[in-house]
Amino acid sequence: MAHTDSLFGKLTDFSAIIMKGSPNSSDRDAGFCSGSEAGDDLSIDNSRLEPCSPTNTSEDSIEVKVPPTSGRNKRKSTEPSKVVCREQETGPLKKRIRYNTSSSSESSFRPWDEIKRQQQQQIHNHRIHHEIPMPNPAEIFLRHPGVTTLHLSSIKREEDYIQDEPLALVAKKSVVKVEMQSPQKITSNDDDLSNGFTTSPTSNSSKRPPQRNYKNMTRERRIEANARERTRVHTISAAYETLRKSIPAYSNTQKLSKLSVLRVACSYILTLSRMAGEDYSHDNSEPSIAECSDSITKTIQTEGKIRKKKDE
DNA sequence: TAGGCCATCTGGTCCT
DNA sequence: AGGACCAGATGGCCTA
Repeated sequence: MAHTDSLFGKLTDFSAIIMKGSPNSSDRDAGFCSGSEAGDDLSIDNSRLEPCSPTNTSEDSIEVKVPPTSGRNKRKSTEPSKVVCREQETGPLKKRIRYNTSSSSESSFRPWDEIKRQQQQQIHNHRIHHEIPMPNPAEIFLRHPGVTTLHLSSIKREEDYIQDEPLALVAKKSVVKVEMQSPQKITSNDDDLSNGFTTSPTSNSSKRPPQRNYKNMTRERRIEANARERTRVHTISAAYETLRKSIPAYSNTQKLSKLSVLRVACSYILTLSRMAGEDYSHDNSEPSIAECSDSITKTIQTEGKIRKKKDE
């Protein structure tokens, strides 16, 4: 217990050290110790560390209808888009929007908290309007709609529930692989590519076998796997967010990338270890606490980017 | 507008 | 066989 109290005191002192900043702290980050309330800086607010359940992280975007953009994206002009225009069915192309600080009380990118209810309502209304009886299992995890149009097929009728455009990318890659490995298999894939990976009209249209991709995986299983993958990645992102809130930063508005979070965390852990009389340095150099303080301050300065609040 | 960052999709691999 | 994990590809958003 005494050791714990001592460590806590050292932590308090360490916070004071960091709060003072380095002599050149104002060089790179003008927002250092400014632009936020007192206490935001470097204080590990446990109230912000409420667990972020993976099941609650399945929502990180909303669907917005936007007109087709013209070359805003750096790859849009040179590379084919996977998004197939289906305005007659669902309107213009859908794109992902980032839920940033201007629309969320949290400085970090945590859109799933606010958007989940809205998109659930959208899906619910869509089902009512189109008389869709059964939700697809993959829709349990409210998906990110921005990249492909998998979700469009997932809300179609059962009889149309065939692999149409979502695996176009797979088809391309399959062709490449087949060309390199076994050229005799090219023909079937070419057929799929020619009609947008829909069921070939020459195939037995009376009873359609489940469309399968390169890995002989059904579309339904692919969608479920995508949902699991999204959940997994969301869990990782939530863990990053928890870690980000557990490390010192200039303010809540400071945006740290995942890589920056890891770097600052490493520096922070090293500092704490030195305060506890341990040495977690990779080279066992036993740096002093002052050196650690400078190091972590420098790390934060290097990695930190003050995210400007648009509303201010 | 280029580049960074991130989310998503996808197929491959490994494990249970 | 199916799920977890991983890496590559892709595209959207944001900032300098």
